[in-house]
Amino acid sequence: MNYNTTEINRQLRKSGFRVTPQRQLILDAVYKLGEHVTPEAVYDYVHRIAPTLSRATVYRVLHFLTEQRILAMVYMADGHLAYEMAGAEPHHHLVCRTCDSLFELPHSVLRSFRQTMDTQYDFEIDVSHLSFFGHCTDCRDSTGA
Amino acid sequence: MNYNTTEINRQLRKSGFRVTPQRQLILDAVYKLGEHVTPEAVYDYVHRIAPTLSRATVYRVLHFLTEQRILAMVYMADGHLAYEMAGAEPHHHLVCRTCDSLFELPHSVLRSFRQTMDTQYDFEIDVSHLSFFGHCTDCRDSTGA
DNA sequence: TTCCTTATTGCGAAAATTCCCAATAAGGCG
DNA sequence: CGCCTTATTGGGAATTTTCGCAATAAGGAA
Repeated sequence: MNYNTTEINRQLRKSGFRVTPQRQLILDAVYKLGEHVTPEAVYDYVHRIAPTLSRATVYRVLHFLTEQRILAMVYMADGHLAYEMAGAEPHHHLVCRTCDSLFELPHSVLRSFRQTMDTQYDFEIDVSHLSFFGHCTDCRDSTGA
Repeated sequence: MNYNTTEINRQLRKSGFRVTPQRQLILDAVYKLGEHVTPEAVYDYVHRIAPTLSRATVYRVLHFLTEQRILAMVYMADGHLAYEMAGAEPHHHLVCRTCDSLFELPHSVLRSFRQTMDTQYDFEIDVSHLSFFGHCTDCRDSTGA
């Protein structure tokens, strides 16, 4: 997966937003760092290149890029938030509340569900990434033990 | 909706956990405060009754009771977490990333999806509460404008 | 290229959440 | 009822995330 800087920039400007070096650098950091990128990891990355870039900006820009559907938010097992490029092949998580395991869920499983939301509720579910919490094979029975 | 203190206590002890006044008070607070109860609201409530009960305990207990499936976690539109009794009639949220609106989603919509996860992945999705992020009717088209 | 408007940033303070660890107190057992 | 083990708590410090506002700088227009 790669990303089209020019197109993204054009899109942002068209919506009245500005393309700043900070935004570009932060987006680049998420891209380079791969999946499940934490704000702190982004900060470390960009801080090396732009020492004055503040933590507040990292948080703000990650949130902003998520709103613009350029990034996707990922709820991690430890309850923290992470981010990744939204354009990547969608994959979802089953997170076990008991053992904190993370299972990947193929996107195909979500298709029909999303379709229903779309047609019946006119709500476009953001399927860049979803996390479902629950209990995995090993833990689902051991609760009442 | 009411809750069965005796049964909950029995269940906890059976699993080797302890029933403390703090846990009971916090559970009671969530029950009394209703839906979408924030940690801070819980703290305010319990602090009046038990001034030494610490914030750390509030957070720990809320997390703990969620693990025990006595409470359910709710992702609010502003990104914060809230809690509510897990035994209540399940309802879910569609949260618009653009305008932060919250739409209620009847539980019935989730039935077949949950079934699929259960049979095909042997994963028991916690359906006490789910939040889906995306874009509502009013906002879904206005993105590229 | 310069000017103007106003979206963004930086910084420091505030708020929210988690951590650490010694002190406390459930509750099982005799 | 009292003892013991160890799950929990309290409190403060550490960490994470958000906020407020003055200073900065995109980028459209002249």
